[in-house]
Amino acid sequence: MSLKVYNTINRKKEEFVTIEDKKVRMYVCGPTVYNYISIGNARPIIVFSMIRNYLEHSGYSVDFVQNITDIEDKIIRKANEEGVDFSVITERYIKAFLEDIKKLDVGNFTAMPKASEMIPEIISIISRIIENGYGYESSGDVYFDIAKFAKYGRLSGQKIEEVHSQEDDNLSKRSATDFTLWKSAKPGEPYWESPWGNGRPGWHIECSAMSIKYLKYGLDIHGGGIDLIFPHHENEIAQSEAAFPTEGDFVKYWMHNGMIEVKEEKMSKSKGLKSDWILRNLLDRYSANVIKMYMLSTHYRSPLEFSSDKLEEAKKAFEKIVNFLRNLKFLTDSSTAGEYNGNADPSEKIYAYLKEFKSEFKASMDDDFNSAKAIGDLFDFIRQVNAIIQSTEFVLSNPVKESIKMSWLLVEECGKIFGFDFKNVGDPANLHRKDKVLLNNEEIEELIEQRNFARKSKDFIRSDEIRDRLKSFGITLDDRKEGTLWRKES
RNA sequence: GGCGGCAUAGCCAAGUGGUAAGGCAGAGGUCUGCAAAACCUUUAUCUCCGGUUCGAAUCCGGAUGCCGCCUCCA
Repeated sequence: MSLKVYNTINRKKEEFVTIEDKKVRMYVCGPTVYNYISIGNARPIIVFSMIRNYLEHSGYSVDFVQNITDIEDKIIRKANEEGVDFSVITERYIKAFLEDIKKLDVGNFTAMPKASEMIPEIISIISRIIENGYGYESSGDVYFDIAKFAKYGRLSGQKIEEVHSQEDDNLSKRSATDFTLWKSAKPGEPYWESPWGNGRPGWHIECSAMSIKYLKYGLDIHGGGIDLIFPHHENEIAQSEAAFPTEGDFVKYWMHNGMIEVKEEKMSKSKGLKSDWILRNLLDRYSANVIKMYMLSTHYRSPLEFSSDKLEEAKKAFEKIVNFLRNLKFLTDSSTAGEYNGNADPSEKIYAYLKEFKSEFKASMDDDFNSAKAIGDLFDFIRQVNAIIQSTEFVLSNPVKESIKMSWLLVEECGKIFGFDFKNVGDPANLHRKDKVLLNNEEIEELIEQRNFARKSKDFIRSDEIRDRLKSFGITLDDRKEGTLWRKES
């Protein structure tokens, strides 16, 4: 079975065939740095990271570029409000953005170009558009002449004559729907020199310039939020193909993630950010793993509601995986306790589940990156294996231990695609963020030993005392017959 | 006005022609000294109406409700 991808431009799932064999060049529109990024901005980053990871897992080598928009009207407005140079604003929020994605543990982009570092390329591409007859200069501004580009509207399905235009539109444009490629600077605004005078690039042109510079013309995948289809991506197609009219399609697969909504209200940075929607505030309360679980439990194209209930659910769901892995780890670390003498050894069953999960997971992910289904497959597998390793008849034999190791590796491999980090699962002290060391691991182990001694002596008052004491430090115990596991509570 | 999308259990969410995955919550049970973790059982005919089909949540038509874009929001 082969990978299928929903292509926005044709409104259907298509078989994924790369332009160059086994190589994917993908570009995703990044944030405009005039504020902290919201949970909404995090969705494309998480989603397209998952997509990149799965493509690599499937044997592709992937070049993944995301831009940073650091020239834009809202940045200038904010700089004026604060009475500082625009670079003060962009530096502040670029730094914050980089910290956020590091903490989220996503991205790992091949390149993250900034618009401000791309001016020569932008000027060059605008010049080509003008030379090819698709752009025109008018008193210091440069516009794209939509009427000249016959394919305009192909992506969004918009007809030019139906598109609403701004009320107080500039009369120097040939048509109200023509969009800006280069904007002349007003006094006090930042500017760069150009053949058309001092000014700055329009928003749409930077993505064309950056993707072509870093990935060459002709992308396999171009991604972004569904809200960017019109006009941003429509304009990108027009600009890029107008600049390189003989090079074929600008993009092969257009992919768009759904919006995150709050109580039927779209989460929009431009309408003001509530503190709950700011990613860095959420990262203080929820781990990167939990935020990814929340996002990827819904298909990437569906709208996703934001609520703390949903994050709490995701947290519990993620803990279920962690508990499972902790048990596997505990068992593989245990010395082998027994053997199945002639009875059916459950390792064969585990291998069968393993195989089934592997193929279900692949089928789900191959179907337009259906992470929600794939996570369901994972829980199916977890339940099947738990039923074995948690049953009273369970005996840890060497073959079982081996199959459990394989289970761990497979879950880790699949989790990696979603960006889950299980590194600390076997090390409970480091399981959660913001740990304060009140008891160290040795002291905890010592108390557990004392408790188990008390339990053996049927001194349950003493054993419960110890358990309560550990509980007061936020440590929960799980008794298995092979021994006692402990974990920190969230 | 134009373009597009969505409607599945108490909540969330897969499923796009063959008789409804999974998670959370609830109820009952098993295991446990008691817990915890876990497992088992249990909880839906898929917004409504009509059509196509041997057969539809799934295709077509219509209705209702909701949402996004058409303003340089991912």
